[in-house]
Formats: sequence, C-alpha cells, structure tokens
Amino acid sequence: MNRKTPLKRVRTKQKRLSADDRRSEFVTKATELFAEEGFGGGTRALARKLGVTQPLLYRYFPSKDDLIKEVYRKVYLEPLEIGWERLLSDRSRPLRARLQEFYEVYTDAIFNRRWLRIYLYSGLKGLDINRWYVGMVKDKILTRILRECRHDAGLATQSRPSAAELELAWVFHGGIFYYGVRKYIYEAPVLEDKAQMISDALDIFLAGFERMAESATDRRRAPIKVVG
Amino acid sequence: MNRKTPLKRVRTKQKRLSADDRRSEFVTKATELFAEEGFGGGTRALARKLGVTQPLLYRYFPSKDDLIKEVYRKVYLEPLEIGWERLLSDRSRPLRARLQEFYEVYTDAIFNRRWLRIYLYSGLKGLDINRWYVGMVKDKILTRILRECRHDAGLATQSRPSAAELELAWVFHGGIFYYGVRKYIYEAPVLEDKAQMISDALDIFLAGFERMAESATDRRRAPIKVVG
DNA sequence: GGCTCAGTTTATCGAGCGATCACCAGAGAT
DNA sequence: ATCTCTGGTGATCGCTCGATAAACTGAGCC
Repeated sequence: MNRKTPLKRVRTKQKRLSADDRRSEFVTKATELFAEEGFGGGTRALARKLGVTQPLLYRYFPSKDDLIKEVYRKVYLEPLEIGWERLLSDRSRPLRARLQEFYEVYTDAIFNRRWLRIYLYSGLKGLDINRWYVGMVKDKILTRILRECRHDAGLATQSRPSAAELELAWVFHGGIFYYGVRKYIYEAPVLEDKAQMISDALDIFLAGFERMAESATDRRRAPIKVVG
Repeated sequence: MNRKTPLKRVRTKQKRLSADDRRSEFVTKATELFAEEGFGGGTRALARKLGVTQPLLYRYFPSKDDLIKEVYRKVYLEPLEIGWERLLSDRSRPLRARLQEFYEVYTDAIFNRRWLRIYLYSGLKGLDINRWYVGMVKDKILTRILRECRHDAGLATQSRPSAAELELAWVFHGGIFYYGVRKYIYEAPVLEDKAQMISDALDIFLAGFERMAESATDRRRAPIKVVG
C-alpha cells in the first residue's frame, strides 16, 4: 500500500513496517487465523503469524474485539465490490445469461475457505452484521432477480415479491450456497464444474418460477395438498 | 430414565442423582451449552447449569473432549431414528408423497436451534463424524431418492447415480437445509409454512429431474453453454 | 553527532481455563 | 447404630488468555 520509505530494498528479516502496513497486515492475518480457529483464536498465535510480539497488536487496535470488527468489515464488504446491480438489471442481455454470470461472479467471490468459514463463524455469533448481510442478499439480490423474472415473464413488476416467490428464490440461492459449504467447509467431493452446477440450478429455478407464475397469474396460488 | 430409588418424592433441592441420570444430564446440558457458546464453552458454566460443582464432571468423563464426543454422538444419531429407509422406499405410495413426508419428518428432527448449531460448529471443526454424516446423507438419502426417481420415471435403476444427478439432489437438499439455517441460526424471517416450502422445493426438483432425464435418456447430457 | 519520535519488545497482571486430589456426607445394608 | 460405598465438594495446580506499562531501538531531521 502506501509505504513511506521510498523503495528501499526490503530486508529479508523485515521489521518496523509503516503503521498502515502493519495495521492491514494484522487484519489480513487475523482473517486467516480466525477463519481456521474461530474467533477464539489467540492474539499470541496471531502475532506469531506476523513474526512480531503479542502486545504490538494493542498499538493498532484497542482490543481484540475491535480487530474482529475490522475482520468482519473486510470479509463482508469484499464480495460487494462486483457491481451486481449493473449485472442483474442490464435488460439488454437475456435474463438467463445475466443470472448465470452473476452467480458465477458472486460465487467466485465468496466460495473460498476463508470467506465461508468467517461467514459461518460470525453467523453463529448472531451479530448484527450477519443479519444485515442476509437482509442485503434478500433486498439486493433475490428481490432484484425476482423482479427481473417477473419482467421477463411479462408479469406486473410489483414493488415487493410475494413470500412464496421469495422462498423459492431463497431455496435456489441456498442450494447454490450449500455447494460452497460442501466443497470448502466439509471438503466433500462435489461436481467440479461450478458453472454447470449453477446452470442446472438455474434451470430448475426458472422452470419453478414459470410454473408458479402460471398457476396463479397474479395472486398467490392455492397450496397443493400432498402430504400422505 | 432408570432411577434406582423406588419413586420417593423428589426433593426440591435435588442432589445425589444416580450415576446414569447424572451422566445423561451432563450430556443434555452440555449440548445446550455448546450449541450456544460453541465447544469453547466452559466446564464451570456447564456445572452451574446443573447446579453442581465443576470437578464433578470428571467423575463421569475423563476429559472435556470425551464429553464433547458424547454430545456429537447424541446429536448426530438423533435424527437417524426416523426410519427413512422404509419411508423413502415404500413403493406402494406415490413418490411425491413419500418425498414430502420424508422431508417433513427429517426437518422436524433437525430444524431446531440446538441441532443446527451443534452441526455447524462441529462441521467447522472438520471432524470425521461430520464427514461421515455428509456421506450418510449422500448414500442413505440422496442416492435413495434418485433411485426412486429413476424408477418412477421408468429409467434404468443403475447402482450409482450420475454426478450431475447427485449435484441436482444436493442443491435441492441444500436449499431446504438452508431454510433451517435462515430460520434458526440467522433468525431471519422465513415463509412460515414449512410444508409448503418443502412442497415448492419438491416441485422444482422433480421438474428438474424430469427435464434432465428427458434431455439424455440414459447418457450424461451435453452441457448447455449459457454464460455470456 | 545527538535529538526525537514512532514502531517494537520485555515483563507482568488478573482472570479463566481444564484437570487433580483429598476430603465430605448421606443413603442402604447389616 | 454403625459401616461402607459412592455421589459430591473445596482447594488448588499449571497454563493460556487479553491487556497494560515501561523500556528499547532505529530511521529521519537538525
């Protein structure tokens, strides 16, 4: 980043970084550590990863909790920088292609061990930022997708999607998300072709949406009694 | 359970349980504690929940890790007692009804804060038992479902499902699972009618399966090139 | 060269952790 | 009434944790 010293050759046994560099190094390595160990990971283990001593952390963060907050900020904001508004709503392209590309890009951003583990750990802590993220997925992704689907199907683009539509979208989204969990958290064998997986999931989601749109042209469809 | 003392009125300030009772009480309360706090939850906090002192734990478990293993056993084996073999494979009933009922019963068993949190925490620890469970879901649930689907569609009931079929089933299963996570972990608002959610998810899964079965009557279908 | 200031270390504190050991106490058998 | 067996307690050990305070050090400036 902004190293103050003008390009002096970096010594092999590097110490004495600039404040900004050291601070961001703490956040980066803390993300790695907490991803593996959970937020119970120790400040001494963190310092060891940087090759410094533990009290140095407290020159840059008043407490471990503040460091954790910084990690949250970094992790939760990272995947938001792909500009999905533009991607999802660009009606000059076919809907199917937009959805496919969006989910490929989105999953490229979040499908990695680091991101998923931090996300799950912080979700288990029940923090506000996690609720915020879930709400953001709903408002900025799923609602937008449903609006585009309704537009594509020639339906009224109502301001808010129905609960049933949202649930359909959530199950679809969750199914894709779970692919990442299986691969990077459970380290279970998955279909290697991620794009194919997205394509297949999209197939059934879009078919399901059409089916739902047909069976009730604008009202909530009657529930189908199935259970035996 | 098996209280030795013959029905003597339980004293309000109950102490001195039988060994079996005390032991299972430890496991039960430990499950609650670890579900909330993660496995970092303290033995003293656990003892406080039972109204006893902390060293008593070590009369019943040689170490905290052994207690945790017992918690795993309890949590992972609980939902297995619903007899899904019978439920899924009973071909005297229509496939759709079997699947609906299975997922209603299965989610009744695992969709609660305690189970889901323990499951996620232990998944993050990357233990063998978690991998075992995921493999069990694949072999005992998804593979079985796919076999029944193939039979229902008049296809050859091959011994093992194709990778694409399995992935389809996983996305479906994961989508349903994620409903529980949203409700009990993220405590986000969900469509309250769980049976309806399952029904909708089944609709699109079955439609997707038929679609996949059509486009390749017995061979792996050619991938659809979509990405823009 | 010596001053200064910011990045870093050494030493240490109090609290909480898992675990151990000697001891206590009360119900059941005799 | 007393003995015994076992469920339960009190005290404590060694360790790790997050956090603090004071001392050290080396690059930049005069």
